[in-house]
Amino acid sequence: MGVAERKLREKENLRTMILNSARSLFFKHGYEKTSIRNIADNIEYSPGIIYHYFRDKNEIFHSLHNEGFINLKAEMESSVTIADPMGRMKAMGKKYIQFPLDNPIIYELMFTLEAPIEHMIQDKEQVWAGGDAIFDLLKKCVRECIMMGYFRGQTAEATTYMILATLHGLVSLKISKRSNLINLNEKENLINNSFMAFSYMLDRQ
Amino acid sequence: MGVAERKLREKENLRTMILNSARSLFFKHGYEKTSIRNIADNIEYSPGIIYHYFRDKNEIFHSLHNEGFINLKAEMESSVTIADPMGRMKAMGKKYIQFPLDNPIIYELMFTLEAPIEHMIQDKEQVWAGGDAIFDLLKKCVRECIMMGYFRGQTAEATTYMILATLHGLVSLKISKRSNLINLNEKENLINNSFMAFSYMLDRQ
DNA sequence: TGTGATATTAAACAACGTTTAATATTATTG
DNA sequence: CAATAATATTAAACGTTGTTTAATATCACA
Repeated sequence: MGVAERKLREKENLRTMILNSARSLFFKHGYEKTSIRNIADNIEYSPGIIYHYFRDKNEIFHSLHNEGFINLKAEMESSVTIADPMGRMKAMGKKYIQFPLDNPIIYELMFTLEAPIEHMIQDKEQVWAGGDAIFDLLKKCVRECIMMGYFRGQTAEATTYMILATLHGLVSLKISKRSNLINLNEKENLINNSFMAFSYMLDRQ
Repeated sequence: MGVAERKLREKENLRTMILNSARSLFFKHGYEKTSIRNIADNIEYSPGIIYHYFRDKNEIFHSLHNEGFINLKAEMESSVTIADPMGRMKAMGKKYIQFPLDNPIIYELMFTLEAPIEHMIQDKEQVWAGGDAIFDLLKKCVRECIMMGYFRGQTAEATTYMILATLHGLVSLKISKRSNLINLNEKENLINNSFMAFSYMLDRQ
C-alpha cells in the first residue's frame, strides 16, 4: 500500500511527480509497456489521481514532447555563434542528430508518435510551437546560405524541409531499429559517415 | 488423394482472408483502432481462429510488411532501365517517395512500427530481406555514380544510407502528420520541391 | 465544531490480445 | 454405413488496458 509512508514524505507538485515518473518509466520500459497504473504505482497513488492532473494519457505525452523541443532547441542554439552560415548549419545538424541518440524515447514522441499530435487536434491547437521553432532555426540559416550562393534556384522552405528530413531520416531509421538490420560491411559510425556524405553535398555552390 | 491439397488450399484461403481483412481495416481505421476482434468480425469468424493462422498480431504485421517491400521493390525496379546512374537514382527516388504517399499505413509498418521487427526478433531472424533489397538497389546505383565522379571521398554505404534517410525523412514527416503542422508559406508540393532541392545537391560532381 | 470544497480512492466499465477447453466438422478406417 | 481419429472452429475466460463513476478522506475556513 505504501500510503502511510507517502504521507510522511513531502507532498509537493504532484503534476511534476507524474511527469517525472512517466518520463523515467518510458525510458526504462518504453512507451508500449508503461501503463497509467504503472505510473500511479510508481508515485504510490491510485490510478485515478492522474486524471485530476491530465485529461488523458495523450496530455502526458504532449507535455513531455514540449519539454523535448525546449531541450532540442537549446542544443541547436548553442551553435548560433558560428558566423559562417554553412558552418553553422552543419554544426546545428550535428547537434540535431545527437539529440535523439541521447533521448530516443522523447524524440519518438516529438516526431513519430501520434499521441501528442492527437492531443493538439483535440485541443484545436493549430500551432505546433516546438516544431516551428526548430524549422525556423534552420530556415534562417538556409536563407543566409542562399544569399551566399548555396541551393541555387531552390526555395528556402523546400530546402529547409529537405535538410530537416535528412537529419530526421538518419536518426529515425536508427530509432525504429531498421538501421541495425540492414546488411552492412561498415556498421561503425554509419550515421556520422552518412552525415558527412550529406555535408559533402551541402557544399555545392 | 487431392484432399490434402484442397485442405491446404482452404487453409491458405483463410489465411489470405485474414490478411486482406486486416489490410483493409488498417487502411480504413488505422493500426491502433483495429483489433483482432474487428478482423474476426470482418471475416465472420470467431477471434480465436486467427491464432490458428498467425502466432500473434505481430505476425500479421510482419506479413503485410513483407508484402509492402515486394511492391516497393517492384516500383523502384521499373526505373532500372535508365542507363545514366544519376538519372536512375533520381527516378528511383521519385518512385520511392510515391509509394508511402499511396500506401501510408503499409509504409509505417515497413519503416516505423516496432511490431514487424519484434516478430523477427522473436523468430531469431537475422536477415531483413525487404530492407536489404531496397538498400542494395540503391547501393548499386550509388556505386555507379561514384565511378562517374559523384560523392567524391564518400563510401557507397554511407552515401546510400544518407540518400535512403532523406527519402524516408521526406515522407515520414508527412505520415506522422508533422509536415502539416509546420508553419509554411508554400505548403503546395512541399515534398516534391524538397526532393528537387535534394536532386540539386546530388548533381554536385 | 461544523460545513463546504477539494483531493484521493475503490470499484466498475468496455475493450484489448491471448489462451483454454469444449464442440463442431471432416476424413479415414473397420 | 457406423465408429473413430483428426482437424477446424468456437465460447468462455484471463489478465491487461485507459477511463469514468461514485464514494470517501482530507483540509481550509466560518
